[in-house]
Amino acid sequence: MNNNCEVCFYRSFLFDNLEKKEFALLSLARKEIDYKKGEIIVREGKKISDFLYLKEGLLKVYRTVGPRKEQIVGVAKPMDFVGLLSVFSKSNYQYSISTLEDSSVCAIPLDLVKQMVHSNGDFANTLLKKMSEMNDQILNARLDINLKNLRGRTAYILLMLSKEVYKSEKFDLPVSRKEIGELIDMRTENVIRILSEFRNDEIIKIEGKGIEIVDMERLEQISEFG
Amino acid sequence: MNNNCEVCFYRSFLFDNLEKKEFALLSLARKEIDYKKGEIIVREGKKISDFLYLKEGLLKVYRTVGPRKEQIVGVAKPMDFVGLLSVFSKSNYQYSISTLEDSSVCAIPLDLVKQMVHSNGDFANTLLKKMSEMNDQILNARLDINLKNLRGRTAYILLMLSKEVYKSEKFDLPVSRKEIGELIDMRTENVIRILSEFRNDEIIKIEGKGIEIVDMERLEQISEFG
DNA sequence: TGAGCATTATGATATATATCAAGATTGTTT
DNA sequence: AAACAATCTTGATATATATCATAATGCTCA
Repeated sequence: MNNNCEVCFYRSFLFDNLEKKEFALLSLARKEIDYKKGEIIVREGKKISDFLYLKEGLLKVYRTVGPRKEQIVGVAKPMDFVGLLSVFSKSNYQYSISTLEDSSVCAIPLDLVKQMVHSNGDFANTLLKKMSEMNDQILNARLDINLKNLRGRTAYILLMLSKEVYKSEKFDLPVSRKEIGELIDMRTENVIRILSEFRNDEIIKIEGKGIEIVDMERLEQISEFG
Repeated sequence: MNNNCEVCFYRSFLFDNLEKKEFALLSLARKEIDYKKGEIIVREGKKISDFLYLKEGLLKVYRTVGPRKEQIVGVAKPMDFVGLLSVFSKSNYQYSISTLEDSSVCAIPLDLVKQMVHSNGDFANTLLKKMSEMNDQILNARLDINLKNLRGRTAYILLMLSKEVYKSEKFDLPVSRKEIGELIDMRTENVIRILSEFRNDEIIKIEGKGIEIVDMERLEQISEFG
């Protein structure tokens, strides 16, 4: 674990424009926290005090609707923003966040971030841009998903995990079938059914949580709606 | 039409923290453009050069998917951000924007906005907050809609128009049945059918585009999923 | 170790929504 | 005003998805 933000590998993520003095403040104020898989980092409704971002691992951002239903807003991977979603507009979290894998999160006091936005114009513009990108990505994903049928959505999520998260056509699902359903608005049974279909059509191999995409092209076509 | 941003009614929307000098620059650089109902303000893919916001009227933000299908991302009312969605992350518009009513839009060169973010920390923080709010609103609306059945969605959109746009239980629909469908992911026929159901159940009155909500409570229950 | 619980799995059935069809109404162009 | 196009409307039918039921598998923990 590194204690000087100026030489941190993740610096380029957002903090390239800081000055020496600001790096010193940041290094001092920020806390790095490690979580085990399955832990809850943030609970909906709790007061926001820190600006969070993910260094290592994988998170799910979700909200609870009704007594026992959850809706997953998105999955955050390293270099993604996390608490950013409503950090600047609300004083309490709108979403809960939990870890899908062992994760390491950097927490920077929100006040310090606002102070840096205030004093460092380059940082402000970079943050604005990053935030805009993140929001785009989440919104576009939802708009895309809304257009697809269940096969298309299932293909979409497999491709997302393969290409954006694991960068490999072979990976372990970080989520249950139920959670996949919560992420792309479908019932658990249908997630399972369609994964089985894909297996029978020899588009993927399944072994428990293990997935291997064997016919990438076909999966892409299905995701594109064919 | 007012030519001095410092005394503009919409100033508080975003620009409360500017200095005299900045107001002078803004007043000089900004352009106000009037559009007739049905005009296209922004075309998907076009280069972004201005930061737009709506003074008067009503806009729809949408994207075209496939040859003849449109998906409406949201409706923007005065004081809402407009081009803001991806203004800071992309150099070309991801969405098209057209007017649902006669509208008046202020266009500020994007470079000037970035410059002000750079030089005025308060403005930067205000913008960040506003942008965050706007994105929240859009994303939450979509998440909500995804949870509802067709009746719930239809109720939701009627309530949104009544409460947030027209602030009256009696108003004219600014969109066709088809467009309502594009906004809340349903087929035109079903929009019509469910509006008729609401009429038969004496929840609303319909006269062409004219809508009057006569049983607000019931409509709210339906929207909440009852 | 095994009892209990969540997850995965598949099949049968019900339900919601889309699609197709055809007519009425409204708006637009010539 | 006539002709045409787009929108609105309703009904019948097809299709996709949810729901219900049941069982197998794997996981947790007492």
